[in-house]
Amino acid sequence: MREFLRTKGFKMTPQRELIFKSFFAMGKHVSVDELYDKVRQQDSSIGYSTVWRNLKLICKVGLAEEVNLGDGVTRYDRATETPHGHFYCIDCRKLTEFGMDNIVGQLAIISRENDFVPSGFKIEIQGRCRACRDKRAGEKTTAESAEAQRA
Amino acid sequence: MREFLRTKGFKMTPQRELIFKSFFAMGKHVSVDELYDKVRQQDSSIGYSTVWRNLKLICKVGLAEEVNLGDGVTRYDRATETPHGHFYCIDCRKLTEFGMDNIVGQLAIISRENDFVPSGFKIEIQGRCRACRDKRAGEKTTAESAEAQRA
DNA sequence: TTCCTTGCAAAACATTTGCATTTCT
DNA sequence: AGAAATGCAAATGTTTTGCAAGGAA
Repeated sequence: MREFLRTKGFKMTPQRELIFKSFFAMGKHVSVDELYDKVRQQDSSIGYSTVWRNLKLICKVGLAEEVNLGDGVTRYDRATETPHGHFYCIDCRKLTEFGMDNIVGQLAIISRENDFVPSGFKIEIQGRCRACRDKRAGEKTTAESAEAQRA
Repeated sequence: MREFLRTKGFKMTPQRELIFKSFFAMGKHVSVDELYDKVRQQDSSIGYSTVWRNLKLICKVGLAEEVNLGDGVTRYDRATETPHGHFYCIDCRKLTEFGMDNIVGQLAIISRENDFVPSGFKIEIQGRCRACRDKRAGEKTTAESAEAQRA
């Protein structure tokens, strides 16, 4: 890693190492705040901007990318081997991934047809996950009015 | 329109009328600021929050929806009859639409397979549009270094 | 030594909200 | 009258930046 960064013109530091390790250990869809909290548990002297800047750096060197769902928080998703889309639950706001190998081919075709050279694809399916559907089904009998508001 | 809103429990006002008309006249992917500027040209007494709230209202009644590309600005895209995805040019940041009727069926299947009940689909293809590709091709000879930075 | 990084504080931005007032129905 | 909408100012919440000090190469 240190070597990899050097080739890109960046240095390795203790903070950076901790941030990188934590990020890659945390799995997917990490927000700055979440990573900041995590990192703080091991080194409470690390500043927020350091975490933020390193998250940006991770993206810059191609190890992750930003995911934006429009809920005001930018998430960082480590780059994976396989392209994937996201299920975004409008209730619990959790992201779940799904493979989109089959679809990518078609998106490429569509791009070509439109004289657009694609560099990345994003697919987001909004809706409700099983857990939230069950939850709502249970609540409906007692709180039907709240339902109307949320919709 | 006035009638439509009443059925939903909202009133019509001069400001609202101007905002609605302007929005639908502006085409697609409008940001609050853009609409605010536009509206201001006709009535400089209209406040920013009024524009913002009405844009939210337009979404709430189902006439538009938010589009988020992760560049920090929320855009509002009027609801169209046909589902469409977006080409997002990483250079000029313009959005271009494409139909995705063919793909929606597959996304629905994928959702079902994953026990997810979809309410909406979003597809974003990042890349470069023809214009920006041509532009870069022309610049490359004189500014190859700048190229490296941007990437 | 040189350039990159860090931390803190503050700035910059976009989005929301509180509230008194005005305007629809 | 009663409910909703407006405008302004201020609060939020997040993302960014300036800068002096510290650390890696």
